[in-house]
Amino acid sequence: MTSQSKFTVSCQQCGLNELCLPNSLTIDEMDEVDRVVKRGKPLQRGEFLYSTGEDFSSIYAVRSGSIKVFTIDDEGEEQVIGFYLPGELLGMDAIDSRLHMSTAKSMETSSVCEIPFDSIEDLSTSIRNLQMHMYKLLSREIRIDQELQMLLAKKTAEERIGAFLMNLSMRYEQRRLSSTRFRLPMARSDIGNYLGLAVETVSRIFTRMQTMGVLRVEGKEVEILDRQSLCNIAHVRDEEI
Amino acid sequence: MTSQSKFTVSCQQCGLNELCLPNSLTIDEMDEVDRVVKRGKPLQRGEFLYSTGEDFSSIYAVRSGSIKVFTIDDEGEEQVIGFYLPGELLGMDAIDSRLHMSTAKSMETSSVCEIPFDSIEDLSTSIRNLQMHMYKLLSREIRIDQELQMLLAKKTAEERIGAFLMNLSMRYEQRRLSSTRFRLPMARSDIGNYLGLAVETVSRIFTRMQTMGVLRVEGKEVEILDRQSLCNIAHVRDEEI
DNA sequence: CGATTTGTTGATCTTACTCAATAATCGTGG
DNA sequence: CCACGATTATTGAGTAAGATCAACAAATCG
Repeated sequence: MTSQSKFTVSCQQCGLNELCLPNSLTIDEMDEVDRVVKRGKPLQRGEFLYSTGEDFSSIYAVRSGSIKVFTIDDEGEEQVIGFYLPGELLGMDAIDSRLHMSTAKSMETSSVCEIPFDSIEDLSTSIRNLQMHMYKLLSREIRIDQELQMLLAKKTAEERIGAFLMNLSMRYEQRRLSSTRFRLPMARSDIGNYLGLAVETVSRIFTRMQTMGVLRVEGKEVEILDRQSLCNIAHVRDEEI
Repeated sequence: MTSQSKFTVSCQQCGLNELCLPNSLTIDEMDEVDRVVKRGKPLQRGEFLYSTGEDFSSIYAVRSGSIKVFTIDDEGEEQVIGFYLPGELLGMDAIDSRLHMSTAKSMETSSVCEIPFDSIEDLSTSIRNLQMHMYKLLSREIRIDQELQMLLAKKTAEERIGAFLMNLSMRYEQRRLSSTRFRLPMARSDIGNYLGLAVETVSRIFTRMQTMGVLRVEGKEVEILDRQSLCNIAHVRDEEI
């Protein structure tokens, strides 16, 4: 097996797209990274990847399925922090405290790779590209969070849902999946929770967008019929992240 | 001058508390970091540290004063992302794209240290503690942003202002300044913008909290009279962060 | 197949926004 | 140092966006 084919295995089967972005690492470097990655057993819907309070030891890459990350507030309510799709990395918020301050729960049958953080630390000392890559990944996470902040601080319910759908669409496109027809792996209540809206509002806006001919919604299946209108509603330029 | 005294200079005069957290770096390592830090000239109120679209080359540590970071949305409106106080680091959100996607503006006469990111990259290859420390700093920034997300998604106006004041109070305390009496360096409109509230709402809630005997507000000066009540309003345990 | 969860729709209510007027503060130049 | 205009903050009245409550429909699951 050549390095090239190993790389292919690494990126495609293990969802390491995120760790193996173009021009970041050489084939041999990726090979080294690949050796420390543990392929985990599949998670069933509702199973936990990690929970609040647990020791942090690894970050995770979603290989298939989807993961919801949330905290529990003082009233015992879930507070959704994010949704993670195949190829995306989670768990990086626990590096600082070495404790998970959030819970990661599988929203469907999912499979996840575990990447021990100690190994990343070791490797990123010797592989300078990996160190730079980790800095970039963490920095990007910060920017993504900041964008959500702005969404929550200033946007109307319609703009939030529009931006949320556009964001999902672009993420699926990056994964070489359809950007116009996809399944929402999360419940309406999770969307509302994440966007700071009541479930009923989410439902109403889906219906309204359907009436306007922008969307077709059928349960968890969504089809974007008029991408341009959706961009306008979301106040997002089509090319953005 | 001994290493010890140099360390003192570095941390106290240059606001490098953040880069020099206890147990992170040895004296000699801090010394090495210290050598790449550029002490910048003071910024006047309203001056810019960096602007949207500029090339990213450094991160910055606030030595004195305070810096507001914001983006400009499609309607040309400011969107405040954060406020940075002495000892805090900013600019880390640009590592990924190598372009500043936000603007940093001084809210008063401030002084700031510049830390070239290339130097950090170089040093963090040789100083493993620094690499770990950078990972922690970036990770912490992610958690701070996530906390704000939750604030914006679920909390009432009163809870937001309460949490904002408690947060400032704790940050001043960490800087060995009074946690009960301090100056708000930002305008009411900036607070509202940051917390997703109208200026008028901020004003009204300050007045209400004053009437309740929780605060004393006099222009930009704030005194927390009843810390426990403020915690209750904010739904924050006193020890957090 | 019935039970439970999840989603939709309608009616009403509340919070915080908008608009408007006034007051206080700041900065500048005489 | 004070007077001026400009910016910033406060307060009030009316409004609107979205929350809540409630009833029902659809999907999911054992």
